Amino acid sequence: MDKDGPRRRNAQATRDDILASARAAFARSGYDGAGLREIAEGAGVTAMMIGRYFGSKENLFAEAVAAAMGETELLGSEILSSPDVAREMAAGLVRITAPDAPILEGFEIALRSAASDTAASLSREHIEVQKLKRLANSLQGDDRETRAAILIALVAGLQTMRQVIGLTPLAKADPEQLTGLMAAVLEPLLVAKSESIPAPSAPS
Amino acid sequence: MDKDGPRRRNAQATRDDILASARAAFARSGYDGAGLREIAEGAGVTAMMIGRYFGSKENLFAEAVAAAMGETELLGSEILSSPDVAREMAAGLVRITAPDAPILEGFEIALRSAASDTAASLSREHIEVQKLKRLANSLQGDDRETRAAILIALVAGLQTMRQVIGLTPLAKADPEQLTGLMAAVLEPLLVAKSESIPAPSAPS
DNA sequence: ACCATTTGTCTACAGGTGTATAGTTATGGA
DNA sequence: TCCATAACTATACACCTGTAGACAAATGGT
Repeated sequence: MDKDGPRRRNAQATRDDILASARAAFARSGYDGAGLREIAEGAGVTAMMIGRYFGSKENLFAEAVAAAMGETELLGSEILSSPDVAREMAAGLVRITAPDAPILEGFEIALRSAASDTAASLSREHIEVQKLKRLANSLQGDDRETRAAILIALVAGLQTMRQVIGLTPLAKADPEQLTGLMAAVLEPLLVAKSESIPAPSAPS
Repeated sequence: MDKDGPRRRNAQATRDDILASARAAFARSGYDGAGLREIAEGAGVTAMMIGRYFGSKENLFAEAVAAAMGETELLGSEILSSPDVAREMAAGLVRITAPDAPILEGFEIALRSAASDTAASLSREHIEVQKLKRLANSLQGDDRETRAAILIALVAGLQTMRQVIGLTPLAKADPEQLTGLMAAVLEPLLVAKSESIPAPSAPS
C-alpha cells in the first residue's frame, strides 16, 4: 500500500492515491475527524496536494462519497431473480454488515460523518441519487420510494449498530439466526402489496 | 433559558445547567464537534467549570448520554397492552423520529458521535443497559435479545435517515403511510414466534 | 463584622485545524 | 543538452481544541 519504487511525479496516480486514502480516512473517522495531513500522509504526499487536486476538504469529501457510494449494489439483479428475495437480501445484508467487513464504505462514511451538516447534506444527495433511485426501481407495487427509503434506513441502522456502535447482540449474533429474523423484517418491504398491512382479521 | 436574575453561586444549578447545555450541544454536533467553550457559554459559565464539575469532556459526555438515554421509553407498557402492538409502536416511532422532533435525544447524541471511538463505546454501553435490556424483557418468545437489538437498529436507522441525513422520502413522507409500512416491518419482531420466518410453501 | 471556604474567571499552554503563498525539484519536448 | 513547465514541498497564518494553575469575589458560619 506504500510504494513499490520511487515512481513519483505522476499526477493521475497521486490524485488516485489521495482519493483512496481519503475514502479510508473518512470511513474511519468521519468528515471532521479525518485531518488533511493524515489523509495526505496516507497517500505519501503533503497536505497541500489536496488543495491542488481537489480545491478543498469539502470537494474531496464529495468525491470520496461519490466513489464509495457507487461501489456496492444493495439489491443486485441476481438477488431479485431469486425465489425468496427477502431471505437472499437478508443474507447479503448480514454478510456486508459483519463487524469487520470493509464493504459498504459509502454508508460508513456517511454514518461516521453525521455530525457535520455539510457532510450529511452531501451524503444525502449521493444516497438519493445512487442508492434510493435504483432500489426504488427494483421494487414493484405501491409506495416504492418510501419502501426503498425504509430499506435504506434499515441497512444504515444495522450497519450503525453492528459496525459503528458495536451493539453486542448484533455484533456477536449467529449469522443464520440474524438472517432468518432479517428476512422476516425485509419481506413486507420487498413483496408487492396494495395494502401496506393486511387487516389482522383472519388468523392463519 | 438564559437567566432570570443574578442568582449565581449555586453549585447544583450550575452543574445542571452545564449538563443540559452539554446534552443539547452533543445532540447538535456530536462528541468531537461540540466544544467545551460552546457548552460552557450555553450554560452561562466559563469552560473551566466543566473541568471542575465533571473532570473531563469524556466524563461530561458519559453523564450526558446517561441522562438523555434514560428519558424516552421505546416500548412503554401502554403500547404493549394494545391489541395491535406493531401499529402502535410504529405510530410512536414515526412521531418521535419526525424531522424536527427533539425527542430521542439519547440516540441522536450517539448517532452524531459515531466518529469517535470513545463516544461510540460509551453510547453502546448505555444503549445496552438502558434500552436493550428493557426492550428484550418486554418481548416474548425466542431470540428476544436479538429481536430487541434489531428493533433498536431499526429505530436508529429511521432516525438517522429522517433527522440526521434527511432522506427526502422519509422526511416528507405522509405519517399515516409511513406508520402502515413500519407496522408491517415491526410485526415479525414484536409477535412471538418459534420459527423466525414461516416456510414459504403455501401461498395465501 | 469578620474571614475561611466555596464558586467562578483570567490567562496561558501545547498541539491541532484548513488553507495560502512562496520556493524547490524532477520531467519531457526542443 | 537545455530549460520551461508541471509536480511537489516548506513555512506560515489565523484560529480552535482540551486542560491547567493562579487569581478574584461572593457566601455563610461564627
